[in-house]
Amino acid sequence: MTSKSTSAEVERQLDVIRDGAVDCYGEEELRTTLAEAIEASLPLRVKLGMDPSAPDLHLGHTVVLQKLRRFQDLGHTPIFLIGDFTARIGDPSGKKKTRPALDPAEVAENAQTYVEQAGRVLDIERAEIRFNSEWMDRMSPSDFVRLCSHGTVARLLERDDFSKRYGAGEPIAVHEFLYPFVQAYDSVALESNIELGGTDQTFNLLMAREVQRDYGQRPQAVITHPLLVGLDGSEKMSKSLGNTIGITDAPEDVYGKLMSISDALMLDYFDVLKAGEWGDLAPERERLGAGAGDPLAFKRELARRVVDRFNPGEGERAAEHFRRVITRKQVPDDIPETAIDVGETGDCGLIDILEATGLVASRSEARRLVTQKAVQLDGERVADPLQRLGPGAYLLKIGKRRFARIRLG
RNA sequence: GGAGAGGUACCGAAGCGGCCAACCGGGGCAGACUGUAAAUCUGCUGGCUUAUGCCUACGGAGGUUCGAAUCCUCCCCUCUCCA
Repeated sequence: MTSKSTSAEVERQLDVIRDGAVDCYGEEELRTTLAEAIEASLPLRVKLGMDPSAPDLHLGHTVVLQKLRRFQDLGHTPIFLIGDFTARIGDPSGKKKTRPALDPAEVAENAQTYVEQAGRVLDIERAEIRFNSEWMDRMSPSDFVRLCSHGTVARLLERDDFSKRYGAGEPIAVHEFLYPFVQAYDSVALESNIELGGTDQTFNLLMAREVQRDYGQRPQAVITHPLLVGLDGSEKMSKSLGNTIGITDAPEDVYGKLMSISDALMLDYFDVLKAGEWGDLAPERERLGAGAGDPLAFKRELARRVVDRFNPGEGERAAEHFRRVITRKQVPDDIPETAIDVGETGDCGLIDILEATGLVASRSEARRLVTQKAVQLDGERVADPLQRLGPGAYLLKIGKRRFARIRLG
């Protein structure tokens, strides 16, 4: 490749790399690295690390995963790093309190599902899957202490999350201080050229640059991405806050959850999730931003596309399900049936039935729901928790979206 | 090592011998409204064979008392100041 076409290619790739990013640190070096890689036809090593601290990946994780995918499509090597070692430490980033350390069995289980779920975004066959226990479990205490000499306590305390906690008199365990060093060393071990992460990871990601330099490597470029706000519209999307859309959530649930977000949040989701796609919706997004346009139609389209992205071909079905069950309040067709034996009394109490469906957490909750008129039996609201039902087939509806068919016999 | 403050339900936070299954706020669930929007309003929010009943619960273990989240003892954990 001539140097002219090389530099054109560098710029083309940089456009993709910067798209949707908040910051790109080390961009000038990256230009050089990219040019060299293109000239030599060698892929860059692009690292994305995730700690398997919860069993499911959610929409927030897909922002950076999607970016990693784009690197893959540019011909670079995506490295999906599973922080099984770091999960046992607990990343303090953005945390108001110490994360519990997970036990190894849990971590291993989560790691397994991470790979499967990441496969919905990445071409996992052509990705490098690594675990940081590979090198961390083998690191000797003296090497580890040496690693930690590359940073200072003052630097660590500058971090927003640490300084806040420290200032507020909240505990910071020493092992939390160690976390950034481990994550930084991962980059050394992987010889990464670029690392992706959320903006909350900025400190850790930049720390890797310094440590790589100390270990004689060219520092990785760091590309940070916006955090996806959770369904509540205020906190970041996080499993522990219960405001997530999981990658493996049922298509109907994904669609429904997206339909219930506020209009403002919808625009934010579009911007953060579009990932270089969905350009055809840009004009309408502009109109909505200016207070015009049709928010409902846009939200339907957004919901459909998000479903399709992780469940190819399911978007329209989820949309239809939503129209039927929620908009028209009709009965879905795939309702689980519960068969109950009435026994000697020849009938069955309503609470027992609710309990048998597994749709309520406890009998007390079932009673509360009935009392609050949340339960419908064959389309009629019932209000008496002591009601009993004789043999027959019934349709039970709790709230807006919990259904069960009952067969009493 | 010394001195002080503190550990309450999913989270934050009151209570400081009986009226405490525990005020209040957030979250969650349900109802009204609606675009299942959002916002707003209302109710509920430990479990149990629904019972003015029982069981479990206020860091842990004991104790005092007719009766403890509330008092005492020991232990564990956190924060602050001093060394």
